[in-house]
Amino acid sequence: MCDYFLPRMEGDQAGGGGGDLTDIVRSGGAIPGNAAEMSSTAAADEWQLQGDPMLFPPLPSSTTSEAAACSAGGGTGADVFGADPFSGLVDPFSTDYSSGADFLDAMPDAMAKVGFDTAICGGSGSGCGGGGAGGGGQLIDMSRKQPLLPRGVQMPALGVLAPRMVLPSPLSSPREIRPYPPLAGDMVKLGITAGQVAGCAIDAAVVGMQMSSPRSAGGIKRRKNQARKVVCIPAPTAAGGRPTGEVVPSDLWAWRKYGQKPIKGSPYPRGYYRCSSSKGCSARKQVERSRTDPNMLVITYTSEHNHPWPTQRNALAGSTRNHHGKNSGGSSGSKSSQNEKQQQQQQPNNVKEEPKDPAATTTTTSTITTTTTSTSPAAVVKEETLAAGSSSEALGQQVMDTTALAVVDHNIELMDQVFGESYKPMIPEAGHSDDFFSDLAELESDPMSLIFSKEYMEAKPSSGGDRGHHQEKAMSKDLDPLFDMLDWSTNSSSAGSPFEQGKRG
DNA sequence: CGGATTTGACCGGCGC
DNA sequence: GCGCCGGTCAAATCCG
Repeated sequence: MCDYFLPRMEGDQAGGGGGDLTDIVRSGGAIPGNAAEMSSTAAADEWQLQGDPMLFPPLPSSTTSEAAACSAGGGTGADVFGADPFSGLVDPFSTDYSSGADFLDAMPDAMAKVGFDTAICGGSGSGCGGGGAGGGGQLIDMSRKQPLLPRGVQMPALGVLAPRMVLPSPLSSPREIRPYPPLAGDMVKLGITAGQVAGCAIDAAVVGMQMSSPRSAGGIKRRKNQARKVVCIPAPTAAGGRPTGEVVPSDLWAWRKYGQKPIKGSPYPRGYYRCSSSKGCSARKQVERSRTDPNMLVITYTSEHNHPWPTQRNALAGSTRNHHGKNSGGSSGSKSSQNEKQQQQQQPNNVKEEPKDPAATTTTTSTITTTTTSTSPAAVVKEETLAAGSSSEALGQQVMDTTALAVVDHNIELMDQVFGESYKPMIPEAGHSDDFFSDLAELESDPMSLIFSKEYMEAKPSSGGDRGHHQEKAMSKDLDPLFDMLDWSTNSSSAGSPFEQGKRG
């Protein structure tokens, strides 16, 4: 679930946002908070925008009937989140945050328009917990208003959320809800302190502070006030599964690892990545496992991309390696890591690192080939993608690993518990395939169309009469493609993501 | 061959 | 001034 996303801008790029704190983003908790929390949160009625206008400018109005989208984000999305906490999360730095508009524009619906800021959710169980609960400062009082969402949809994600969250104004529309809604917010403004926010936040803050050392070499110079964002996400890999904590969720950008260093005080090394989508791009990110919560990954984005969002094809650039099944271990220099790699191989259940499946990213949005018969949304997604994949001849690449599936299932169970009834995954209706495929084609031709799925969704009104149907269709149609495109477990085009390392190993 | 990963070395900031 | 530490570079190597 979209737990929380608390980005914050620093200095320069932050523009007005300013401040020296690190943005902290927390997304996707794989595990929804407890039922109690959820219910309390769910009580809310509607979202209220109280965020920083700079950072969260009003979004284009949207229809409110598009519960489907919402459900996708909250319902299926939630499940999917569990499987892939980061699939919908895009590089927070993808654009210049100084401009809220730009920010939103650049952010795929999956993360941008949704709940920015929202906040604070209890992610994967441990670390995220009650973020705002104790927060001294406050921006938004969630208790006052909460989104009116379809049951079983968004609220679960918010369940663990702190009582306060910031949302972009027009987000009131459920349709705006997407998987992995980024919860943008200024930690400071939110009054969230490291102690108040779970481990991830703490780590994030630490990370942010550690960024103070600039280096002129390579033309990359960082300043204390340089904009950077910290994203905390549940680590796809089981705790302890991979000490190196390299399981990094993918985003739309292609990242190339250029270094890794052990961090003092943390048993987990930090990986350094730079954007490989475009030469000259100064965007970088650091990935490390939360020292306080090994289940969480702390991803720090530094600098911004100086180029447009990579298309699927572009994203593929530089990511030619296939992590499937091969021990590609990197260079000979990876002697010491050889064991790790082997371990990974020996642990099929381990979530693979960000997949960079070329085929998946270039030719089609679908790479999920797992033949799961599960009824989980994830499974549904898979099936759809499969169908799509076969239609595009791109099936084949492996993908959702058992761990992810397990997580999904787990989430479903949680949903059931929360809602007291069996959570029903959205299943595409017969005859939906046509539209779906056409959508896929659309996606392929213009990935952005999906990213900014608002129009996309509107253009594809559900034929279903009842709300439920509507939701289902919307989910299957709108979400799946998105997932295909973003889901690390399937085909994240963002090649280059560190996740791959695990695979290789 | 182009691009990615690994890893030791180097550089620069910061604290003592 | 020195050492620690984080961040980056670049050679070696691997992969498709």
